[in-house]
Amino acid sequence: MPKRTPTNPVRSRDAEATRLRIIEAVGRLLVREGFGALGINAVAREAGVDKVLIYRYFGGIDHLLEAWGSTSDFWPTVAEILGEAPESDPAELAAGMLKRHLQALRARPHTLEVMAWEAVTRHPLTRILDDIRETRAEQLMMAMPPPLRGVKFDLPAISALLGAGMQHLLLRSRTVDRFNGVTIGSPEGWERIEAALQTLCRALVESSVTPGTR
Amino acid sequence: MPKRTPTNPVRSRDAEATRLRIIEAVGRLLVREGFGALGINAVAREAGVDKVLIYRYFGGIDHLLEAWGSTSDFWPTVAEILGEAPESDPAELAAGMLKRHLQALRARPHTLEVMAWEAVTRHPLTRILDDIRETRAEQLMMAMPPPLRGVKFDLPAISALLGAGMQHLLLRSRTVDRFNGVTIGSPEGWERIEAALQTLCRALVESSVTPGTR
DNA sequence: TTGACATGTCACTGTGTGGTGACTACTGTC
DNA sequence: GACAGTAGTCACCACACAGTGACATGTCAA
Repeated sequence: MPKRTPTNPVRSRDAEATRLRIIEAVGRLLVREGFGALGINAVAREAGVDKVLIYRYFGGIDHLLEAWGSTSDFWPTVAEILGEAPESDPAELAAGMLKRHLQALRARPHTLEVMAWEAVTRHPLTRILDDIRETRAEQLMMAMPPPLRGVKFDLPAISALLGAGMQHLLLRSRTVDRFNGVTIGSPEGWERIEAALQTLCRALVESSVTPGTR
Repeated sequence: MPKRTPTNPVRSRDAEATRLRIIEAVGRLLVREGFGALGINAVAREAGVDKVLIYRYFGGIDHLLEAWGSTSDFWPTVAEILGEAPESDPAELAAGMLKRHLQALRARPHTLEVMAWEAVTRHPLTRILDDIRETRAEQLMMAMPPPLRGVKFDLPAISALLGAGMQHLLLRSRTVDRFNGVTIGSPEGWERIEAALQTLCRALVESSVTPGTR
C-alpha cells in the first residue's frame, strides 16, 4: 500500500480561526450570490477549506447557516429595521419604519438583499425571520393607542408589508401562507393589505421625508 | 450485438401535441416551483417526455423558455399590469398602476410570482421584461403634462418601482444595475427612488382607493 | 519521549444534472 | 411493398454536488 503524503501544505491548524473563516465565507457568498449558490462545496471553496471540516465543525449546511445566523450582524440589523422602539402615533410609526427601510437600504444593501432572497426562497432560516416579525408585530400592536389597537389599523399587515419588503407578500401569495392571522391570498387578506398600504402612504406623505432631504 | 427493443410503450407520435405538453409543463413548473426548479430533466419529467425531444424541438432550455414566453399569456399580462394606456394626470397614473398591480395580484398571483422570481434570479428572460418596462416608461414619460415632464417627477423610477414590484430594486441594488439611466445603488439613484416613492404615495392617498371599497 | 487527540488532507461513493449518439418503430409517399 | 423521414426510446458521457472513510500531521499532556 503506497504511503499517502499531502500534496498541499497543511494549513494553520487553528480550529477557531477556521470556523470563523467558514462562517465569514457564508456571509460573503450569501451577499454575493444569494442562497441559491450556497452549498458545501461552494462554501469550502470560498473559505479555502476542505469541506470535511464543515461537516466536522457544523454537521452540515443547515447547522452552518444557523451558526452564521447567530453570529453575524444580519439578524440584529433586521430587528432594527423592523422597528425596535415603536412610536405611539401610527402615522409616525409607519413613516418611521419606511424611513428606516430606506436608510438601511442605502447604507447596507447587502442585508436587504439577503432578506429578499430569504423571502423568495423560503429557506429554513425564514423561520427565524418570521419569529422576529411576529414579535415586532405584537410589540407594535400593543404600542397602539386604544382606539386604534388592532381594529381597523392593520398593524400586523403593515409590519409584514415592511418586514421583508413588499416582495414577501408578492411572492408567497400562491401558497396558503399565514402571518399573524392574515391569510395571504384570501380576499380579506388583500383588503387588509390594501388598507395598510394606504395608511402607510398617508403617513409617509405627512412625514418629514421630502425629496432632496438627507 | 443484442437487438435493442423499447421496454416502455411508444407514445402518441404527435409532435405538435408533444411540443405543447412540454411548453405547458414549463408553465406549470414555473408557477409551482419557480425558475430555480426549471431544468431539462425536470421539464421532461413534468411533461412525461424524454428530454431528448426537448433538445430536438427547442434546442435547449433557453429556447424552450423563449417559446414558452411567446406562447403563454404571461407577458401580455405583464404589459397590462405595467400600464397599457397611461393617464395624463400623474397622480391618477401612479394610483392606477398600483391598483392594477393589486388587482392582478389578487386575480392571478402566479403571474406576479413568476415576475418576482424573474426579478430575483435575473434570468435571461429578464431582458424581455426590461424591454417592456422601458417601453412603458417612455410612454408614460411622454404622456406627462409639460411642467412635470421628466424633471422632478421621476417617471422611469416609478415605473421601475411598480414594474416588477419593489423587490426588483431591493434585490439588485448591489450590482451596478442600470435602468433608464438610474444607477440602482448610487446615492442619486436612491434619492430619485425615494422621491418617486413619495410621489406615488401621495397619488395613492389622493386616489379613489379606499379601504373596504371594491 | 511517547501516546492521545485534534486538525487538516485525500480518495472515494452515490446521485442528479446537462447533453449527445444511436437505436427502434411508426407514417406517409412513391 | 419499399423507402425515407420523423417520433420516440435507450444508453452513455462528463461534470458538479453532498456526504463519508481513511490517512497524515501538528499539539499537548503525562
